[in-house]
Amino acid sequence: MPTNRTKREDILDSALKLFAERGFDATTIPMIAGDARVGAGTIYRYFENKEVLVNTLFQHYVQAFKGMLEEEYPQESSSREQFHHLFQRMVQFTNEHEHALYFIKTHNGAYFLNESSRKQFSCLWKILRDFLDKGKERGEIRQLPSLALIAIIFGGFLELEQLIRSEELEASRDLLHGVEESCWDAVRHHH
Amino acid sequence: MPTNRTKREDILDSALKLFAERGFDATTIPMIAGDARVGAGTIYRYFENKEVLVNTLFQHYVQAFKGMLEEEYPQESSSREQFHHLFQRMVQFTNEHEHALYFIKTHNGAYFLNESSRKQFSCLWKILRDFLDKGKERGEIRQLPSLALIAIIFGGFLELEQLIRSEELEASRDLLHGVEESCWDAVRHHH
DNA sequence: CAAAACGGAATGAATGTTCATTCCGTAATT
DNA sequence: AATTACGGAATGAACATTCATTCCGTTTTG
Repeated sequence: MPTNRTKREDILDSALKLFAERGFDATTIPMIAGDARVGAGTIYRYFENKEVLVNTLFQHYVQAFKGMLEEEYPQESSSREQFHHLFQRMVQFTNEHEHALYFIKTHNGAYFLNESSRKQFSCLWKILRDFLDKGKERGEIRQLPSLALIAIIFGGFLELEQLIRSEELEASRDLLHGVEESCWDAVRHHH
Repeated sequence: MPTNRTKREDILDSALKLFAERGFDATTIPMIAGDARVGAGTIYRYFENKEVLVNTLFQHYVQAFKGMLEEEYPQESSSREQFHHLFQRMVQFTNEHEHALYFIKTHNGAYFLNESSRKQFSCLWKILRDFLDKGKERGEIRQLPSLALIAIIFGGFLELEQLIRSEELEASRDLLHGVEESCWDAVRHHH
């Protein structure tokens, strides 16, 4: 139980960045230590091993993202407004934690994730599935498996995030609004 | 120029599968050799090293995919028909080379890709960009950066492919048709 | 035509390197 | 002064790559 929380967070921040940029296997402990300006051994004071570190990170951000999506969720509004809420929160979350969503997505399903990480992740999917299922009942959302719709929204959004991070696109208000519109047209029911 | 092409292809097939499933860094040469039923040393008879192997694979499938998209491309048709062509070919390519698109996508931008691989990849993007740019001029495609639209189509499609491979979804005719419709609605211009 | 010699393909044990993890002397904190 | 935190060299395991050897189809020789 460290009295000084800073080192632990430095390590987590560096690990998040490196895992997102290079992937788990291509990121070495000495790399993380160097980036966090910490001795390699210090990492083992806070995390039992590399797998515990990556699972901690994964669960932390899945949890945080879930919280962000659920907070002030407009339970009673139309699917369009609910979609707007979810999309906005996705953007906000990305702004606050630059690499987090990309890290989650690229490391989801990986061999080193433990039971608990997998469970938490499927619980995140559930939020989106519930939104879509309810929208389909109301006839506001396209009749397609929710998993497929989530794939389209999330896949598209994360691909976009990558382009913005690599500075091939700029995250202007216009662009984000346009992408929201485009994703909404992908999932909504058309007459 | 080997007289027997089989071993080289066995190696390439195994490498594609393993790179797609586990990623470049988590895939070891002995793993590939084992899967291909070949001695580890044999791999070095055909490929100078692991990086050359992955670049060969990458370029091969980017090239093949490009060829598949361009063949019989309906240059004179409407954007809708052109989109249908591209989407169909994407599906067909995935059927013929189970892991290829996912491998390309997950390894694009990786640190071990050489200049030539990167060049080939951007040339693949160009095909899609030209289609979208022309469609925008005609007012049939949404006014959004082509890169962003490509991200939405490709991101969504590949996310979907993953779900199908992991058997969370079944690739029925209905599903593919629905997804095509959904992606088209994401990129087309709405009145 | 049989037998011996040849040569390239294939192998997997051996090599050197890189990594995750441990260990221990030093610095900071109480 | 004792306890805890830290750093980075040390360790052993796992890896990519190499290499001496085997294998096998073809060619040469007697």
